[in-house]
Amino acid sequence: MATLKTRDHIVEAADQLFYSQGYTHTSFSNIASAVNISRGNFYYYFKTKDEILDAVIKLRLADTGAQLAQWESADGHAADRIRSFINILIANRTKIKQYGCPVGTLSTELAKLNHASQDQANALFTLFRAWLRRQFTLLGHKTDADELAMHLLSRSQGVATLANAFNDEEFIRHEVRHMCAWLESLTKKTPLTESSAHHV
Amino acid sequence: MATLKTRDHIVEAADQLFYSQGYTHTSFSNIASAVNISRGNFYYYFKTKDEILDAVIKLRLADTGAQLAQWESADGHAADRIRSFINILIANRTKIKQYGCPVGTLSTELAKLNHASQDQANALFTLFRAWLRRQFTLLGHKTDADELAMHLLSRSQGVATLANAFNDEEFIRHEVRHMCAWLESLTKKTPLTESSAHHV
DNA sequence: GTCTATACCTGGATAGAC
DNA sequence: GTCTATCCAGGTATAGAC
Repeated sequence: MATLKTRDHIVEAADQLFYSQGYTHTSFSNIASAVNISRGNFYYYFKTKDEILDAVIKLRLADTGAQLAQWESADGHAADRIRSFINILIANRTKIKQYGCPVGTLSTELAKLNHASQDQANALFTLFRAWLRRQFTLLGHKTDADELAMHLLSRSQGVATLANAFNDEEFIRHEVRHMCAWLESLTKKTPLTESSAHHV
Repeated sequence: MATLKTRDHIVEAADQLFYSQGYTHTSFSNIASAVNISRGNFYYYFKTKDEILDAVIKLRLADTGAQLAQWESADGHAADRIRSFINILIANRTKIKQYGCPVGTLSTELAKLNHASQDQANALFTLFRAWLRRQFTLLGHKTDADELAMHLLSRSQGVATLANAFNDEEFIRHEVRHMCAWLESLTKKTPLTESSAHHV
């Protein structure tokens, strides 16, 4: 449908602009001109800027959820899935160097604005956290799965922030190797037989 | 001097507001009313908003530099100084939970704005980086001192970001213990394995 | 559904009285 | 050094023609 198409274009353009310029700094004019529609037409789809933000976050939640579900349904060891997570830093290195992590920077910005959609944006973090927690549980870490999930999430956030500040790709690669070695050390402590025993 | 006093008050108020609300979201009116002066008077001291940002960054650079110099001139081993750095997360936990890290969030915001003062803001990171590098060198890590400095800086950035998103103080404390253990493993001359150093 | 026109406000910035 | 008054640009948001 043509209706859905324009709306989707708006959300997609807003998504990119919120990431590259930040939510506050992005104006309706910016989005409108990116989609090649007039500002007036804009309000046919969204009545306020907050509504667009809401739609953008919902889109990101859906996309992220789909990606994680795909990794989870694929064959392979939990450690491989965690490695897929770590490698996001490599796959998205160019944009991360320019704009940081889309999840972290939005969360940080909305926190300072004390924005109503703050919690919804943080649900993106929760999505990753719960997914990682499941993978670590599968690795046999029953009691500390959440701590490990938060630790890895935290590491990747720090890498994104500094890679952005210093525009340093080699730093990303170095830290990714570091994180993979850390993951390796975790799996060595819990051999396959043991983690299989913990498997539900 | 009365002149310096008002100017200093402006910079101080701007410093706090830029931290708690972000640079973009903070208006002249916000700062003026915080200092209890009129907006007009404002321009006697600063001609543009960029000039205020510049002054704020200079203030932060001076304050941070003084703090690091003090730690460096004090008696004690390099490891103790690095622990002082790590413990910033504990000391500032309340504000970090609310607003994140002042260095990281400003750097992130200015990157998205593509602001002219970006590099100057990142000099704050460089200040910490160089200081940490010196401490790690003193610990005997001649070749990888910079990697270790970046690693620790990165870890603390990640902790600040997630502590802010989840408003989680226990997470800060847990990760601080984690970092101290990691530091401890570095100071040992022959750690059991490389990977064990990265795990609690 | 899409446009133009426009109202309204806030923010940055200036002029000039005191 | 501090104020009030004011200008202008840009942003959000609405009304209504097509």
